[in-house]
Amino acid sequence: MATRATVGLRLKDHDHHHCISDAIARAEMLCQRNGARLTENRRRVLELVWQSHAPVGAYEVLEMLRKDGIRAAPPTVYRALEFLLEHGLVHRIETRNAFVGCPQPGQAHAAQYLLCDGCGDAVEIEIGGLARRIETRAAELGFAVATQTIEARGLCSRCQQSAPAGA
Amino acid sequence: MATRATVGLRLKDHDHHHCISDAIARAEMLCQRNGARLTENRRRVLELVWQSHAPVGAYEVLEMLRKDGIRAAPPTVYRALEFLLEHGLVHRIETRNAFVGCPQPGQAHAAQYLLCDGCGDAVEIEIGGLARRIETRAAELGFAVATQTIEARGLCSRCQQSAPAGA
DNA sequence: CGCCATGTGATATAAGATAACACTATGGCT
DNA sequence: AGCCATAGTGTTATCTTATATCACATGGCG
Repeated sequence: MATRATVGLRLKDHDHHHCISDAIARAEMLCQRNGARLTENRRRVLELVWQSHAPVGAYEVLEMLRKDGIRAAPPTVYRALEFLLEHGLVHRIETRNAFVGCPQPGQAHAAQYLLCDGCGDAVEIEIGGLARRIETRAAELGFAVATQTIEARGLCSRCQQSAPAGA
Repeated sequence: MATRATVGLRLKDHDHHHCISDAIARAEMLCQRNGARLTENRRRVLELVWQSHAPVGAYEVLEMLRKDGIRAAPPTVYRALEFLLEHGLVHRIETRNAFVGCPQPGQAHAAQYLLCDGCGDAVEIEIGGLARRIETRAAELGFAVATQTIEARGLCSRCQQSAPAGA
């Protein structure tokens, strides 16, 4: 199986180390502000999730932890991920059973995701009024929306080029 | 654990047997038309998925099959579900790892789902232009959408009443 | 100190999904 | 009818994803 965690790496396109360090910095600020404890475990897991822009499975995180010489079991990872989810630092990608860093933690937002089936990358977008539209229509049916999951799978522009028609 | 398969049953609200028989009838027509074989296994699995309006897990289907005296293993169920998915007779609910009957098979549609966390029921809706809107925005970013997953979780009107504020 | 809340470690197991291989049913063909 | 190819099924084993449970550690606070 392809190592999903690295497939989406695009170190040539941008300084990805920047993405990681920024994410950690934002997380530290946000936890400080909210009185939440960004422990060593949690920080490490967040870093690992941010290793690429492709969603990472919990067991991939586990492997990476172990490769870093840290003895960990599944609950360790899942607990860290749960914490990160609660604080909006990562999002869960339902169609992949995987997790990806949130570029804008802190701000409440109902995000949508574009998921490339070629390189695996996830791009978080927010289409204006979309979430609102769903809530409104649901309300008309008497349904109160709590959370939305909106994921579009397909091919990013680069992957369309490298895997053209009839591939 | 609550038996998800029965939670959503609303036999008092409507003649659910009608839902089931209609679904089977539509499936038979559609398979006839497409030259697909709705075998005994597949028909039975479709019936079982339609036992309620709540999405049903593959292993729940398996249990139900066994209670009906049919010796089956996971692949049997998954293969049937795969067939039904391919022909649009059921949809997969990603946020629940479960399957639900499609009320309008045959017509290509990018459906959205309202999923009640109270009774478990799933309601398929189609908000006009929503899918289009996502495709368009994705296209602006050079992304070609193949499939969309749109699921809103919350409470249906009935469950809002039975589990009011601060529950 | 004693207590409680929060976080962690470790083991076991639940829940969901698929791989692989052998066998059977079905429909088309000569 | 007999033969073949394809599609469908049965069976076993295994893989992936996710939690339950219990024991231990740490840190704040009366």
